[in-house]
Amino acid sequence: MSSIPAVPAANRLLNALPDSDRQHLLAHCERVNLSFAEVLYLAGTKIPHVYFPIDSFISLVTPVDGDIGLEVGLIGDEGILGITLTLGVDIAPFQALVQGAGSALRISVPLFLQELERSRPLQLELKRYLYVSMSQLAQTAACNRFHLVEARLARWLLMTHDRAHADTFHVTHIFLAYILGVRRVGITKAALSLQEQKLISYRRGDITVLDRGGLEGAACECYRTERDTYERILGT
Amino acid sequence: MSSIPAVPAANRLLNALPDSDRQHLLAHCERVNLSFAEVLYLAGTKIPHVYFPIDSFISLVTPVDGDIGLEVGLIGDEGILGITLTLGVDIAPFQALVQGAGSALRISVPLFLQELERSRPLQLELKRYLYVSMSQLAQTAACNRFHLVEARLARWLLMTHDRAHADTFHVTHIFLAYILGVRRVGITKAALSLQEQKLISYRRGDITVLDRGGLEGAACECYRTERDTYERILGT
DNA sequence: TGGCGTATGTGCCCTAGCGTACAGACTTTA
DNA sequence: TAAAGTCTGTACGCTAGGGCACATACGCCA
Repeated sequence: MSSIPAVPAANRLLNALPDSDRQHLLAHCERVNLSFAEVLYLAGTKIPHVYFPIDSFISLVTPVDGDIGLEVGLIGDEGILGITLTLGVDIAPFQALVQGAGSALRISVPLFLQELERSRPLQLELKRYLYVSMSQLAQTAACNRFHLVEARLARWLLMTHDRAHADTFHVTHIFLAYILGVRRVGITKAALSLQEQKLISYRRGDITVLDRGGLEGAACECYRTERDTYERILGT
Repeated sequence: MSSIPAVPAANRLLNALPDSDRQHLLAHCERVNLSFAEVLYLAGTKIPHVYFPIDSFISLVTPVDGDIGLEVGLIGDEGILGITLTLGVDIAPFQALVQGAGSALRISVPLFLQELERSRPLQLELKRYLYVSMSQLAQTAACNRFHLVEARLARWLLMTHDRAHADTFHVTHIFLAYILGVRRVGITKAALSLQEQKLISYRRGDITVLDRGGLEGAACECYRTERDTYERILGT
C-alpha cells in the first residue's frame, strides 16, 4: 500500500522534476528498506537496481589492493545510486554499501532506462548530478592527499549529518577507518579529539553531533567547497 | 592548408566515430599547437574551447588551499578536453594545463554542442569516455592515498609515455611535485631511485624511458587497472 | 552472574614524507 | 666569459600516521 509514496517524493533529485515526469517515474518505483552495511553493488559487476535514497545513505567505495578501500562518494536524498547507467554502461565502477539504514526508492534497470529515454528533465537533472559527483570525487582525492585525519573525519561527519536527517547515527571506528583509508586507531584518536572539543559524543558506534558549527570549523574547507558546488549546479 | 588533417584524424576517440560523423566534426575543427605549461582552462571559469589532443597531452589539476594542486586526470590522443559540456555544464571543474607540447584539434563550444546534438555516435563515445574518466579519477584518489611516491611516479611516467608517443619528454621535478602533490625533493629521490635501476634517465627536465617493462614492475597496480578499464569500455 | 563477542583506548617503535636550507651543475644571456 | 637564472642533489630535524600488541569497557545471552 505504501509502496508508492505520496507526492512529492522525499528525494530531492526527484523533487526537482516536473510533476508529470516524477509521477511517471514513481509509478515504477518501490519503496525498500536498506539495512546497515548491506552491499548494493559490487565493483565491476552488473548494476541490479537503481536507488533514490530517502532517509538512508550509501557510500561508494573503490577497492584497492584486494582488502582495503576508500570512499569516493556519499549518496543521500540529494542523489541517486546507479548514475553510470546514464552513460550507457551497466557495470558498477564502485562498491556501494549502505552507510545509514533507512528507506529508498528502487527501480529496475530496464524501467529506469525507459523512463530516462522518455523524460528530458530527468536526463538534464542526472547530467548535472553527474557533474557534481565528478567534482566531489576530485575534491575527495585532494582532501585524502593533503588534509589531516581529524579534519577529514569532521568533514565526513558533516556530510553524513546532512544526509542522515538526525543528530545521531550509527558508525563504528573500524568502519570509518575503512571509509577514510586510515587505521582504526587513527579514527579513535581523531574522534577523541573531537569529543574533547565537545563537538561530538560517541558511544559504541552511536555518534551524535553536538556542535555543528564547531564541527564545520574543525573540518577542512573541502566540506564548504562541496556544498558550494552542489548549490551552484543543482541548487534551485 | 594543413588546418584540417587527413582522414582519419590522429585522435583515437574521433577515429572510433563513423566516417561521416567524424568528417562533419573535423570540418569545424582547427589544428592548433599547444605549448608546454600553457593553461587551457581555469577551474570554475567558462570553458572556451574543446580540444582533441593528437600528440600533445593535458593534465587536469584540482586546486587545493590556494597554491598547491593535484592531478586528477591526464588527457592524450585517447580523449577529449571539455567533456563536461556533454553534461550541460560549461564551467570547467578543473584546471587544464598542457603537460606535453604538441598539436591538438580545437573546436568552439557552440559548434561542438551543435555536432554533439547531431551525432549519436559522438554522444555514445563521449559517454563511455566519461565513465572511464570517472573510474580513473577514483583510481587516482586511492593511489594518492595508499601508494608510495616512487610507485606513483612510475605510474605517471607510464601514463605519459603512452600519450607522448616518444621515449623522451620534458617535465621538471618541480612540475612533477605539483602534479603528484608531493615535495620537489620527494620527486628527486624517487627519480634517482628509478634512474639507479636503469629504468629511466634524467637530464634537466628531459626524461627518457629506458626500460618500459621494468617501469611497469616499479609502478603500482593502478596503471594496469586503468588500462584494463580503458580497454574494457573503450577498446575496439 | 558469568562468559563471550564487539567496540574503544593506550603504548611503543618505525617510516614516509614534510619543511627548510643550501650546494652544485647546467644554460642562457649580457 | 662572466653573471644570473634554472634545475637537481644533499642534509637534518620533525611529524603524521602505520604496524602491532594488549588492555579495558560495554552489552548480550546463556
